[in-house]
Amino acid sequence: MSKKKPTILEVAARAGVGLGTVSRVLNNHKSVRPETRARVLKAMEELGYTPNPHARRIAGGRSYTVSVLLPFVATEFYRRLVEGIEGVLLEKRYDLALFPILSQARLRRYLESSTLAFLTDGLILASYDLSEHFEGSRLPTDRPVVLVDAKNPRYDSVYLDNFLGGQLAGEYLARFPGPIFAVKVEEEPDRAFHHTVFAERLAGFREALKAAGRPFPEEHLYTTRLSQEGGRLALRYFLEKASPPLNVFAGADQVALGVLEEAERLGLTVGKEVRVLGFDGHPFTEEVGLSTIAQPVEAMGARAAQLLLERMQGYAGPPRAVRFEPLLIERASTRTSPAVPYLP
Amino acid sequence: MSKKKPTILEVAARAGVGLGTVSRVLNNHKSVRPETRARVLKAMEELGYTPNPHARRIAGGRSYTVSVLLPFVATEFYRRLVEGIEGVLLEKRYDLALFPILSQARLRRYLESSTLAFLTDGLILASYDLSEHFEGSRLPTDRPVVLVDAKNPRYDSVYLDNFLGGQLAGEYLARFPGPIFAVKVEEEPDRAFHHTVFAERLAGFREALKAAGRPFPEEHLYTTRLSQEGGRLALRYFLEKASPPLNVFAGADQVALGVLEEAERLGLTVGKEVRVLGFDGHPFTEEVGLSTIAQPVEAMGARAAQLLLERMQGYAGPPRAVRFEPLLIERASTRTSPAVPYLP
DNA sequence: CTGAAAGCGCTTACAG
DNA sequence: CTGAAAGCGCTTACAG
Repeated sequence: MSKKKPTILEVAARAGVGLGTVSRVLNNHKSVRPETRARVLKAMEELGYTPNPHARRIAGGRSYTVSVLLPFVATEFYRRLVEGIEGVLLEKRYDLALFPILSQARLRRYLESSTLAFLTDGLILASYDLSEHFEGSRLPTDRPVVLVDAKNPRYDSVYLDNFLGGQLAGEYLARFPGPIFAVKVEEEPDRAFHHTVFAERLAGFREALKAAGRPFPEEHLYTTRLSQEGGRLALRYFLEKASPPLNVFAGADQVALGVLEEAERLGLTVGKEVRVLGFDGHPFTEEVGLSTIAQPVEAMGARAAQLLLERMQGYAGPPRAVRFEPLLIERASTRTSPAVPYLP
Repeated sequence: MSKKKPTILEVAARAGVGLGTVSRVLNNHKSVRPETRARVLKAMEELGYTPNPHARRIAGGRSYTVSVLLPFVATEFYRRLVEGIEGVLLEKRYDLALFPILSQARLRRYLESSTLAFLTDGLILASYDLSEHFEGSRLPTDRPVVLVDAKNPRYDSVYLDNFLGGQLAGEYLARFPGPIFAVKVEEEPDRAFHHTVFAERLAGFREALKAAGRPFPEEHLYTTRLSQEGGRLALRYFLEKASPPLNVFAGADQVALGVLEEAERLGLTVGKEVRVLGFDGHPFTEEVGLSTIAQPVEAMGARAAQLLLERMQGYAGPPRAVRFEPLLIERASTRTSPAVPYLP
């Protein structure tokens, strides 16, 4: 029940200028004398003024809000991605609205209705190529759209070369003695939204092993959902197939963490009896000494946001595809190093 | 790039009425002749008109949008909850905007800024009692707030009696021969947002076993994150402690499903050698024949939405607390029944 | 560089 | 029951 929010009018009064001028500093018009601008900013500060996005939208056609549609899965990956996106957006004074995609039906409704929450200035789609669900493979919106962690010839896309990531993993593990195993992360049950990153990683991995002349029988592959517990089950399964030393490539850091955890629990020396290589390069991998194929998630998010800003500013060229490359980071989990205890 | 959205003016023109009348049918004013109303509705239909929520917000102070803040975890529970909320909101022509809570910092920013996405007419908070993060234990908003799956004396709340649910589970399992085990679901790593439902379920369970004179040693409890794989690990752990028949109470259906899965895999007869009781009553439990303590999630969501609507319509009484009771549903997983194979 | 005015798409008294 | 008008908080030519 705080007092009514101040408007541009009160700011103008306090700064001793017209309301047009306040609007101009709000919109970074260069035709405002630095002195005036400072006075206005001060007034805004003192009044605790924030612009009303509804009014901005109504008056100027822009609401300074961007929508991010993302899978409804709480992973470190999306946390990082959103962080990257938000970083560049905030700089340009844009807000973002997150849209977890609970179901296809919901998405449809979002896009086809003119829900307030959806009347934003631009869209970023993460991981899912949603366009396939709409006729003409185009989203029913006239706002700019950018995909991240996905590819589509009709829209700007920012993606990681997951195949290459798998290859790096394969080449690396092929150098160690002992059999090689892999954990694949299952696609989500809702087949309507699929992404292929995990399949691509595995394909690259297979190719590299083949090129290195290392065998990779089908029973060396374990599939599970994205969970730490899945990694634990995987290692148990592998230990039924072969005895240490074992080399394990986990398609995601979270799963790799489970492998690590179970190895410790079973009293196996990580980095020697069980070598583990993850994928993603999440911050926690450093703490636990997990080797990983790192992807610059934040940078990818930031790039996506930049592409979108350009579009919102009028750029109308053909769709751009920005490819990022993963990077192998070697840590204790693939290195024998007696003095590196794993602490969960 | 579809042609510009039609406005209220075009609708008025086509219907041959003033724009005030169009607005009136939009807002369900009773002072519109049925005949006129029909004409206007027809015109809207033909034009594909949808009102601009920004303009409504600006002009009338209401945007007909409600925000739902929910944990960023993709579970059946939240899918059902949102469905329940949405059901009653749509009926009243309200839209909803979902806000997955990625982090506490984000929440703060949401609430304290006047992000477009947050300028809605009311708030529903799911599971987390976020108020504790703000001074005065009140959210920094002057809009009505309702909690669901959580309790707070300062706001309307809708919650399940989880303790009772645990008791029902304990009383029920106490009737069977064989040792009793339980899987507890771990709280989330981010301690800033905690909820206590799983602890409450376990407390009720313990109490019931005690009352029934059934032992429940500490080693009969297994804690895991909310994942199917966690249930599988749990059953393996239990089988190290005792041999069948075993009775297992899983604090969540998803985990119970993992127990079921692992039992099948190990060739144990579900319902006889391993009895499993879940919690939540999710739709899939019926398909797999899983006994469960059902909670009326959709109904809880609907109730929360109703409470909020009442507040938005001006109701200003003291906070209300609506308590729901769970219900035991008995199925094959706790019933010996040779002809009920479990198919994953 | 800056004011005053028109306009964005609606709602809501105010008259009739 | 229904028009015509004022107003919501902003942006943006248009003048100066």
